[in-house]
Amino acid sequence: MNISAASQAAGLPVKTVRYYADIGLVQAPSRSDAGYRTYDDASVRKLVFIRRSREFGFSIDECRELLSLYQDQDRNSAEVKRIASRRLEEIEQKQRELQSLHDELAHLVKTCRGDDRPDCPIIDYLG
Amino acid sequence: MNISAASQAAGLPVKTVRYYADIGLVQAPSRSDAGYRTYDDASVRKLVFIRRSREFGFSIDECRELLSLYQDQDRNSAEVKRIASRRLEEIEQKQRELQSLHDELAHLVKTCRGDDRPDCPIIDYLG
DNA sequence: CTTGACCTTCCAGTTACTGGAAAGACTAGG
DNA sequence: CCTAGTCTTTCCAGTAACTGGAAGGTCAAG
Repeated sequence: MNISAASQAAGLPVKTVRYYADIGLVQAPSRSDAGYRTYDDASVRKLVFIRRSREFGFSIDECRELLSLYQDQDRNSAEVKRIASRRLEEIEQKQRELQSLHDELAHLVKTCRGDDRPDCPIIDYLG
Repeated sequence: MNISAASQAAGLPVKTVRYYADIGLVQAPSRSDAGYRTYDDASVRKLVFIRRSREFGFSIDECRELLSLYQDQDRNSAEVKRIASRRLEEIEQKQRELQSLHDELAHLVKTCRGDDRPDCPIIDYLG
């Protein structure tokens, strides 16, 4: 499988697949005589795993941890749960921040007439 | 006022204040004989305006827009409202994404025993 | 044999700063 | 006047995670 087939199968851009090999996230695949990267199903599965982990907002370094646990037949689930729980807390923190941001901004937008006059509570508040 | 006094007054790191002048977000301040940047109250007010806008998640380019409206005595509030409303929609979009992410991950964390056994629903789900 | 799609490497750019080095300026104490 | 310490300057590099593009090699079809 050449890189574009693998990237299609994994649901990632070609550039990203190459990038993941460059930074050693997935080990560099073998090469054809012409120097083309050739991927197998196992590599694609790892790429999919990474894509899904990234979609969950795990950083590349967290993906690295998760991936090694994914490949480790003797892993214990405590490790994985720890990483995921930490991520969950980050999400909850972000949600709280976003909520107060939302409420404040929504209030400002609501009280702004939005006409052609120069007085604007949003600007007043920011300044 | 030297840069550190201005940065204190504005609540921004010195580096950031310098950076904002470099990228032309605030016009470059005048210099002392020795080449030190000297800030006045008006500059500090603009820096505060930017800091607060950034805290609201406006990008640097949006801050640029808002700042020019802030300085424009003839601005109409419709423009400002438009920018803020767009930002509000982005926040709401992000909130929805974060919510579904949260629910999915919370479910996984909940169903993971987190013991020393190798089977782990989080890994199963990601892989 | 040529065309076009695909592949390679390498370099630069993105966002919004942040860290650090080297060197000049200013202030207070002795 | 000297020195120590703090402040300031510029410039270069790094962060995270890619993305875009150029220059050039490869492959399959017609």
